[in-house]
Amino acid sequence: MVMKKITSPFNITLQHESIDSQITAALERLGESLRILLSTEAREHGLSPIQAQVIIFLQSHSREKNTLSYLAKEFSLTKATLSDVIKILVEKDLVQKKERPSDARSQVLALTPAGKKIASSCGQFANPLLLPVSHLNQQQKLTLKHSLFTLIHSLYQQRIITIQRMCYTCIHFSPATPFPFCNLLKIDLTEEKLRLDCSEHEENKERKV
Amino acid sequence: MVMKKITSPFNITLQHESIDSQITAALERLGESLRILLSTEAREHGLSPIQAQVIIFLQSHSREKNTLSYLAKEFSLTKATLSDVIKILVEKDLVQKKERPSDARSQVLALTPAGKKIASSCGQFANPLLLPVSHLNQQQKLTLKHSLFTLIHSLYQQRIITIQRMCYTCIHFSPATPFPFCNLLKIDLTEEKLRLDCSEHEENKERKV
DNA sequence: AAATATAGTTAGGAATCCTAACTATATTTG
DNA sequence: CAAATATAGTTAGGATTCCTAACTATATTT
Repeated sequence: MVMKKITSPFNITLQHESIDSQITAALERLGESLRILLSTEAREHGLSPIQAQVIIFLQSHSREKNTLSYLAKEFSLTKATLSDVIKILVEKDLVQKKERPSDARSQVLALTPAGKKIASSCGQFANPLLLPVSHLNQQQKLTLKHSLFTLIHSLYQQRIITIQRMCYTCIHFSPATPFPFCNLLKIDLTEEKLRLDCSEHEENKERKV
Repeated sequence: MVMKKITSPFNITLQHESIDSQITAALERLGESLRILLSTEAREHGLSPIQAQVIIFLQSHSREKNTLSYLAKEFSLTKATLSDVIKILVEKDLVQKKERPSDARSQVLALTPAGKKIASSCGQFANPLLLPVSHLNQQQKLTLKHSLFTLIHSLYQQRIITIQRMCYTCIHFSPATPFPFCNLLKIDLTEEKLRLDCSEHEENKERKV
């Protein structure tokens, strides 16, 4: 993180950036790019970025859990903000609210047929990272996945991310017996099988370090 | 990228996410977290996120090139948007505009003493990624750096990123003779030395693939 | 010298996202 | 069981972000 300045024999200031800060800078850069891309693509579909995010999320996570409050946590926004967004999506007939018998205060959010249609065309969002990622070799991919998962887990432990659904933080996860194991699916969680976003995830609130 | 759905012996739907899409999802997740973090931290310093980004950028890139237009490209915003942001920063006496003798239309942006002061306290932005990154082993770091640089370079080639300052896209960069080499600094660009953001960078507009 | 390009500003407006105050239902507790 | 507290969600009002379009002024090209 320290920035050393060295004068080279050619009288040019050499910045020596540590590899750690180069990595964090690269992650920031990629994140920024993806965000700009999302907003551009969303606009082409007549959606705002957050509207698109909600629709894509509902498409890939269809289930009872999807309430307004849950989405607010997912996106780190207030309920008021999400309420506005959902209201517009309901007016556009892309999302519908269904009563939840178990709790009269809350409603389950789901895509309407029109919403599903848009979602699947948004799902085609030509993610410009997929091609270059696919060109990495298998070893690089595994290392990359492992490193990124570690970083996300660390943000979760630092309480910066409040919601996620990765194996490390699931009540069904056994750390090492002798390998990480999923007690629900009864499978060894090799590097390949570890999930970032499991539909069966149930949070283990302990957040052991 | 294909999402296979398999019914497990336990009647639980197994999603098989490809490692490629897990990686892109993880990158999106990290990017989103960093953005939220920036906005939180900026607010604590009485700045908006974009104001903070501008100040941090000016701190680490003090030079003639820093015009309003350059920053607009850097952040993928319009000149109108940047003009507003800069106006406010000038009113707050954090940024100053200096005349540029070579071109009377444009002005060079630089931090005022007050701006530098804020910048260095913002520079302390406890980046929550630095600690977990530092705990990766050297081999993981090198692979991570290499992969992330490759991805950024690919976004540049796809014209999604319009400005950057990494070795691959610099006129002083020789790809392999037999190793990548910087013709300006006269050094071999080993993985360790490759830069993401070099102050001597001059764009090679060819964008060879 | 005229046409075109570039740097930057201004005005007006849509969208994002917040806080605070509120209603209604659930849950906990004395 | 009634009162206190917590949770789901809405509404109103406002600050900020960020855009397009129209504009001025200076540079560059033809």
